[in-house]
Amino acid sequence: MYLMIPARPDERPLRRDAERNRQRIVAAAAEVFGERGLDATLDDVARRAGVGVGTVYRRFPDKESLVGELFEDRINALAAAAESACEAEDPWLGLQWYLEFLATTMAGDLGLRQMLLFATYGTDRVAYLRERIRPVAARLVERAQAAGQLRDDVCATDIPMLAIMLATAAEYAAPVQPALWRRYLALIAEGLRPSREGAAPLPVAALDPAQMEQLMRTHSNRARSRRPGPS
Amino acid sequence: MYLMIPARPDERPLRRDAERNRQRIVAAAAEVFGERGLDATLDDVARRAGVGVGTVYRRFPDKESLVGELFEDRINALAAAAESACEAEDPWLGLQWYLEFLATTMAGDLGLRQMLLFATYGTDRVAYLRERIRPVAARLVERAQAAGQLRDDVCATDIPMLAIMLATAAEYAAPVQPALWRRYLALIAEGLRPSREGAAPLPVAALDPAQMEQLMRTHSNRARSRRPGPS
DNA sequence: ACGAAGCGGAGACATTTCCTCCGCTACGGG
DNA sequence: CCCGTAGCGGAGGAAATGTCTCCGCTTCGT
Repeated sequence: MYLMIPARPDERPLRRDAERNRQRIVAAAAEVFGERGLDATLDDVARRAGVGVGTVYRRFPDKESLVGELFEDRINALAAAAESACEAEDPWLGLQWYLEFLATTMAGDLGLRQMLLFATYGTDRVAYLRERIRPVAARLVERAQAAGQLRDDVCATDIPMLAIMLATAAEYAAPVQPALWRRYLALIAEGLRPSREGAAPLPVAALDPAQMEQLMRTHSNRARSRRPGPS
Repeated sequence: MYLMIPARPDERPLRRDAERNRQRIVAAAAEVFGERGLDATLDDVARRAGVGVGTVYRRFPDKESLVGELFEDRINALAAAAESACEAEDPWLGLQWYLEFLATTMAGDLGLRQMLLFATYGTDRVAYLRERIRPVAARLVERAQAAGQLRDDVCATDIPMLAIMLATAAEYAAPVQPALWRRYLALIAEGLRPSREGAAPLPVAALDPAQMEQLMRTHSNRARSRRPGPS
């Protein structure tokens, strides 16, 4: 039985301080890429980890490999979620749960979202994920339809598309109301039913106009500060 | 009555060839910013216009002023749309039409979308727009609710939020199926009703798995080609 | 206590973007 | 038709940003 295996199978273990730094780097990378997306610099990661750039580059030959290692388990978690949703007793609840899981995961991590959508890094890992999920998602949808709990004209590819939309709302609203996307998940879920009477109240209040404005200012500033400029 | 006024009130008119170039530039800018967003270079605009960069910079002192002039009318159109939607006979149709207009406008133009969401350029113009639209949108929602055609817990700020989500879907799916977002507009619209029985079939087919994959490859390439790189 | 492993971060190198400058072109009033 | 001048093109200056290397110093652990 092995305890606390450092994530470097079959290699001479690192010196203790080095291993500690390595973990700090991974943790910092998770934070930085999660908040600012994959565009963040390894210099940023190093700064957050309280470590020099050199240290980062010594441990991870390049950005790609850090990002790869970082998202490996999160990607596997997505596949596992689909599979387990497929075994829910109530097919509709399973589907709803899966959509929620997908959106939650993406909503909380800008880096992961970029990885899944734009695949600038770790393309093959993502391709594998897609391949693994496809049949499961299809079954998830079919089961819900067979039970008469989901519109017949919904298709498996709609699920990721809806997740993307929700994740966007999450990203945009994050600075002001990180849970707002759940409101729209509820709304969409009701649209997915074959029919319904009345409506469960929406969770999470809508933004008020002041929040909406603040949101815009926030984004405007973020964009401006990142914009290249002369003089 | 004035015909074909060049867009430069109270200034000596341009030489004929210069005016022609000016228009080419504006047209090219509309295309380029629409397709690739506000990050596109003025060099790109010049190339598309078949003109040297110098010419662009002589006519528009900097990027900001070109972008500003370019989106002025489109922004006014948005405000006008809200106002006219408010006068629809059927409040629900008015609301639906407005949401569709908003999404269509944003979906078709990445530059406009970035302008509205991130306000890197033309901030004041957008702020004015928001101010002008706010009360109208509120009335639009209230009317639909009063007529019992819209859930009571929907709020005016939900409208732009939903438009953002739809625009994202549009952007992402654009290379493969530019109209896909209408499918999700329909879905969301049904979620907005207080209740319903049965469901009108969704317009526009869902993506099939092959298209989904192609989509991802496209984005992956786009991202990669824009990524900075060493050696 | 000493050899090796590890560290930090300045900076080389590459890229991208904005915008200027100046020698040449071609429009159009007389 | 001609020539003064408005206008043109696009190489390239200047600045920002990003990736990754290198080497003198520090710290570990045997």
